[in-house]
Amino acid sequence: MIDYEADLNQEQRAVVMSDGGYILVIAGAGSGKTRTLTYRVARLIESGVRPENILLATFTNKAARSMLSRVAKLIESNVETLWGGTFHHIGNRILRRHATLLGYENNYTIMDDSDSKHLLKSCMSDLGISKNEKFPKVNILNDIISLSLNTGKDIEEIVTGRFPYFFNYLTDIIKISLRYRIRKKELNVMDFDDLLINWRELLVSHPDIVKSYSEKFLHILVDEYQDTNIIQAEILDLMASSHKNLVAVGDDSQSIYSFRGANFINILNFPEKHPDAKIFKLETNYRSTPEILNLANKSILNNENQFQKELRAVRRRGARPVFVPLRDVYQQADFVAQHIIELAEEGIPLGEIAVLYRAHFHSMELQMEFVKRGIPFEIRSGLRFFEQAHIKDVTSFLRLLVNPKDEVAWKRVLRLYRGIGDVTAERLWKFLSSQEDSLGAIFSDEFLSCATSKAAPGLNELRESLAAISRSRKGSPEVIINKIIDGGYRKSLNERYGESASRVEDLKQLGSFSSQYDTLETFLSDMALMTSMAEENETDYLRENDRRVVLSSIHQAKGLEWSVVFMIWCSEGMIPLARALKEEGGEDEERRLFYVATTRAKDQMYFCHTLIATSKGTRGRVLAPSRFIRELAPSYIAPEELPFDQWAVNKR
DNA sequence: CGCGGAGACCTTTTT
DNA sequence: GGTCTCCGCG
Repeated sequence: MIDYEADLNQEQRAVVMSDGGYILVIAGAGSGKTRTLTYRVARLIESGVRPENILLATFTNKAARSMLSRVAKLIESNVETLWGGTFHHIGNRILRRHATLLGYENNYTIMDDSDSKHLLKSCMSDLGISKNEKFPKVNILNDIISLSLNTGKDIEEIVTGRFPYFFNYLTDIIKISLRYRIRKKELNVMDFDDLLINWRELLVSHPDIVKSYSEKFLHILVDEYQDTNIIQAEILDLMASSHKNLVAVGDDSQSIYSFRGANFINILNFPEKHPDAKIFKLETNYRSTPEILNLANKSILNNENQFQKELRAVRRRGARPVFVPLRDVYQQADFVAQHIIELAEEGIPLGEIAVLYRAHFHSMELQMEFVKRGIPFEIRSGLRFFEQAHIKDVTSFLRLLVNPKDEVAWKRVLRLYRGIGDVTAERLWKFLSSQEDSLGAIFSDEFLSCATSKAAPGLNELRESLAAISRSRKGSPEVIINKIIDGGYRKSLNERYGESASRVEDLKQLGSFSSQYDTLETFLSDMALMTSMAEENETDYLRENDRRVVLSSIHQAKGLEWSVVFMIWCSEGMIPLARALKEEGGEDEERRLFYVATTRAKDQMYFCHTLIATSKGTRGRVLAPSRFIRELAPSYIAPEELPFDQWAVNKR
């Protein structure tokens, strides 16, 4: 039996013990919202609900896994049948069974962003839209289309609202988006957005399916509700339509994903939309010292449009947050590194220290300094493992095995071979796509005749490689990956990059990682929906406190905590990021980022401000401290440590 | 038509 | 550091 009295406070217990129905939990930072949700899941199971009847949507797959392992510990039984994961992850699990109802085949493959861009490019050339200097680049196109899908607004509204300077190209942009949509179906591929859009589509157009899922998942729980978008909110309402057992947990002050279509209006409107909803607040903060919490509270007060709440600290007084003016990034790197060494000498484990920043490239100098001084660190941002060229090359082979219509994968594979460039790859693909059995068609003479004799040796290599791979199609993903590496890919890596040992090492790791999967399909979908393999391996949440300093973007630090947090580059233009301010509501969202960063710290918080910009465009310019700091401080900040006590709240 | 070299350009945040 | 683009050569 779980001792709810002893383990939870009164606020948390109210949520955990509440009956079903619509429940909204407004939970402040560090208030134990994940813990509360975990206990609620445990209580449901303890009271007789079977794990397979519970659906748990979280922001990352990692969060779901760590919650589930905690639940399992609490109730001392396994909960593997419980469906937990991100919306995309769950959407994929559902769509795999019903894709044919939507004009897809169930073996569809999932494209990541860079694949989408390739496909968009090919749509542009299909339509004969030439690359004009001023025409939006593909990544902008991708953003426009994605935003339109995720907000439910049409392309015109998005372009006028957020990209008015592209208004002249509106008709072309719309044409491309339509073409793109058709092509995705033809190629039997879905991008990230499709996993949500199609999921909703499935539910809207098939009442019997809604009914069966809402009978299966009797309890639905959602974490980080403030970061859901309109589509996700609709999906939840549909899934819960018959029983209304929906628990939404979130903190409107921590909504930081609006660029992805997330809309904290969802959480603000929840009570209106569900008048019978019970609303709970978790306002006790267990994480931070009062000094840190007060600063965060005061900062977020500058935002309008939020739930009224004041987080109360229960911890004793601690060290005051420190403002550290520094000359430039090099002095900043030096300060942070030096200070971390001192903290370590005082006995603070490196795993309890984090450095947070607004954008990945803000950490470059720091990384170099850490390497120089031998400080072990871990980067939680930047290049994603699965998006690296060599990883994508190998997975492209796997993708076309699963879905031979996957044009993006085919072209990527074809171009790996000598003598095959864009033009030949296009011709070969045109031929393959016209054939019933694309995979078999590569062995026909016609296939060879699509290319010049220069490409013949390459095409033969491709044939051998694919023949070998196809033979082991039924084998484990690991076997296939090894076949690909040994079937000439290692050689081609060597030609391209010279010394490629570390890349081969990556691939071997990918192979051994894949061995836990039975089928290629599940392996591929998981890969598309994950950012690194590390998160999969550390199922034991207790292992998270590694002996390494964490460098992370603020976005990725969501939900985590450290004893000491350094926030670097707290200068105007960096946070708030100049570019982000141009968006509507940009300043408020940036302030929420500042709030998220601050509330990650348990004991000590350092705000580093660099006076002189060193980046390409603005080299040498003098930067003011971030407005988020200035609004908490007197008009002038002395160039030395300034304790928070001396700051006055400057209401504008 | 493919490929390599040279140089520009860049980097908001992510499933 | 990585990717994209342009250009001239074979």
